[in-house]
Amino acid sequence: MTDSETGAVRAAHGRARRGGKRERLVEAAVRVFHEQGVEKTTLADIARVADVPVGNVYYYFKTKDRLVEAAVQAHRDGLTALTGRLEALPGPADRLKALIGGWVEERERAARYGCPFGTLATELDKRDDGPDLAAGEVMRALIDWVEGQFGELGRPDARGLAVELVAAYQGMSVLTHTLRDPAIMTAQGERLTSWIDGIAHP
Amino acid sequence: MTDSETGAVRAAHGRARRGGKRERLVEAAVRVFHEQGVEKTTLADIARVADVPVGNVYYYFKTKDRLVEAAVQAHRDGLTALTGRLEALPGPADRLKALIGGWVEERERAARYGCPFGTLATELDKRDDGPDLAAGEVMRALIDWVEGQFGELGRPDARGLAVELVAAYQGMSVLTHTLRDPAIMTAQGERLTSWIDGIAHP
DNA sequence: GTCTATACGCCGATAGAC
DNA sequence: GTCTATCGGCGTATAGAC
Repeated sequence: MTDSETGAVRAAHGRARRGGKRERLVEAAVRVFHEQGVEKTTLADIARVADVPVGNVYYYFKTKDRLVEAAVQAHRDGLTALTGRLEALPGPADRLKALIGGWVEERERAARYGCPFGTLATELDKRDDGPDLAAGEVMRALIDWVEGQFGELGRPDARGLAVELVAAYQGMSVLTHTLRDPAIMTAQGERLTSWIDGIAHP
Repeated sequence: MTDSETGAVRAAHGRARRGGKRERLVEAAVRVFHEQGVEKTTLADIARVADVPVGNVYYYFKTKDRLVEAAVQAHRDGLTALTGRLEALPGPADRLKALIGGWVEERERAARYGCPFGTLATELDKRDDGPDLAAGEVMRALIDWVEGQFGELGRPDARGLAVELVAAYQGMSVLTHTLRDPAIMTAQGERLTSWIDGIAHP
């Protein structure tokens, strides 16, 4: 971990409090990477949004790559938090429909910038691949969780259905983004919700 | 048009033959943009692949943006050529299944670099948007053509089905790429083929 | 720990010889 | 039309004062 430790872990270690510049930098990185893409984003952009002097960034992250890793880790943490909240819902079908509902709610941002994680993963996969596997692992974690829900619904083909659902989300995000039309997200979201209903109540 | 004229049009005008450096530059741009992404790609990269001296690039394209436009136009031309070939097939269902089959055939490259056009469109949408609408228009042209096929199949919801099919392709490309697993493309391609069969022979 | 000033390299673009 | 040499700007990263 080192640079990509979560805030919780570092707080437990008792260092780097005071304003939480590190946290602000990571939040800014996630946001600006989403809006501008990784390659177009300069460290100055991130520093400005985080309200941290440019040169000071290097105290927290030795290179731009470390900031990218931290951003990926933040997405991983966000996914864990999301699925944690969804687990509180009574049944797997409701959880999946809530997941889809959350995607649709973000349709305006999706129309502007695409899926926050999908666009990042796509871009990182074209970098001088090092530990970009991390992006793949986050995507895999999402599919794994969805697979678990389909499994609870008693479907033996849970993996295939999970890939189908996540792919549908990524695909409708790409079209929503490329055509700049949030209505695509709404329409396809409704289709997926009906599809879940059809699987849950056959 | 100007810089983004097609080869055919320029040939009719009778200029820029001799080795077709312009064509080589566009081909190289399409390929390198796909493999590295637009932002990471330098004009030197493209010139090297096209076997053209770096400085000479500017005789054919005044700026890097013009090369990007030409690459988008090349995708547009490729799409026209593809649908033209598919039109030769007897029925709309066969045409759609051939379209899907072509996507699956490219699964190895998709696992490495993603969908050649989807990744480009996603990246361009985050640029200082100018005439990036062009990317959206190519995507729209694909959906339009697919819609026409579903229309021939007598489906009143042809548009929605077309969006669903293209989104499915974009989504399975993202997952295939991010997880670096061409098998996803194969499995989802078979699912889509069965889906077309179900629509064509209800 | 925090911040400023600056080194260094790379890339897009231009000037101009041939 | 073709190519070389080079400029100017920007972005990453570092040195070092406070």
